Amino acid sequence: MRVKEGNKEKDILEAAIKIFAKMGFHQAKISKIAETAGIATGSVYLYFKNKDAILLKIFEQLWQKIYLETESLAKRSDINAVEKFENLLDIIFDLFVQNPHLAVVISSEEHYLLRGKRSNFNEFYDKFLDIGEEIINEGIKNKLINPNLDIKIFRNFAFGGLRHLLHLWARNPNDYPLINMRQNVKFILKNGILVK
Amino acid sequence: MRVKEGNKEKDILEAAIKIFAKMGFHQAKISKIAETAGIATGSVYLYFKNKDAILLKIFEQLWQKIYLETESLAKRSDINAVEKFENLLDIIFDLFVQNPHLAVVISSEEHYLLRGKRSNFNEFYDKFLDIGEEIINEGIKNKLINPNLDIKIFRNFAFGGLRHLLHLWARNPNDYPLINMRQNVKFILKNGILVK
DNA sequence: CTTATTTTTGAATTATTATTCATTTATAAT
DNA sequence: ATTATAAATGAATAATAATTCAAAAATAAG
Repeated sequence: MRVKEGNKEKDILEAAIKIFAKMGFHQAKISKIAETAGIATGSVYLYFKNKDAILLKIFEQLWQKIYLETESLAKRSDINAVEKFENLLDIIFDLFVQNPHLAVVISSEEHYLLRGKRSNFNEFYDKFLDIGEEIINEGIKNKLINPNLDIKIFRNFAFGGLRHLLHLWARNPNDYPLINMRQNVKFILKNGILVK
Repeated sequence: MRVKEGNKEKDILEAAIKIFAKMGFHQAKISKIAETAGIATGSVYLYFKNKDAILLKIFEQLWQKIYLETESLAKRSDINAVEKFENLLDIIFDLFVQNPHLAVVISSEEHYLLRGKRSNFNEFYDKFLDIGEEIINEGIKNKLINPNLDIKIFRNFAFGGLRHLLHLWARNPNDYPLINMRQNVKFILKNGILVK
């Protein structure tokens, strides 16, 4: 009997990230993704139920990766909560930097996945947010971070801002040097913009 | 001859904001927008060239409004740059608060409008960003704001974060009280999260 | 080598909806 | 009233692209 060769699911996901980033999810054609992945159009449906499932899988994989990294970060006892928070930002920066197309897809298509749903779209995303919250709480307990902060608001504000920056960078890398972005985001979130 | 009665363009735009917010731009049907606006499907095309043009107009109107308000804000001499910056945040909050559907549309569909374009999608958006920059620069000149800030990065970070929060609020008003959002965003941007 | 089984193909099908346009309706002018 | 003109209608058209599926290709087992 015939046997599967190569990793077509991976090929499809990589092709999809590229095409979704270039065209946007709704303009992206399955036939184009298949072509990019080097397989026939119909073969896509051997690996994914439909177009939505491809997008969902892209998000799932990314958030799983981010979650696993932040999980071990949160457990460390050699650095304090503020350093953990900075590391957390770096994890996100690094993952997107490795794949600018992914940065575009994640920041452009999240709204589509969330639409009509009350909850979030995958468990790892939620778990990641929880760990962020945990780190902030640790900082508050240790008197490093301001206790009056609404953590839910803070984490969403920070994440929204970060995502927007990464999207701009992915579209126009020269206009928004990453090094500056990292520095500025950390500085703003830690110290604010006012002169002391 | 027959004469136009009412303001159908306005009716269409209001209906479109509602339907785009509920369904997302790509899932929204022109026939549904027409129905909501109380006119026939074909009549939409007497007022707009196509579906994209409706979305573009929604953005244009909002940014024009925001731009006009911030423009007069920037000129004021009775308040300092930091107070102007806080007012600027309030302007954005207020406009979206008046129309939660609009908050969803703006934050969900901007990526679609920007896709494939190097420049932004309308002049008022650019002008608004320039005014924000101007206010920050005024604050730096007057030694109120940290001069090491990359203004372009700051303004995009702040705006991205704000937009994400407003989107969350528009989808689930009870989970994210606006009062807290206003306070927290201003505090974080001004002072950061570290205990001094 | 032949067969059985699984994978892969890509053209055909199907569904969806944006847009058009021939027709109808309303009103201003005469 | 009648007419001329512009506004409005909504069913028909046309285009697009996701998904299906009958046929073909590949390989493991015997």
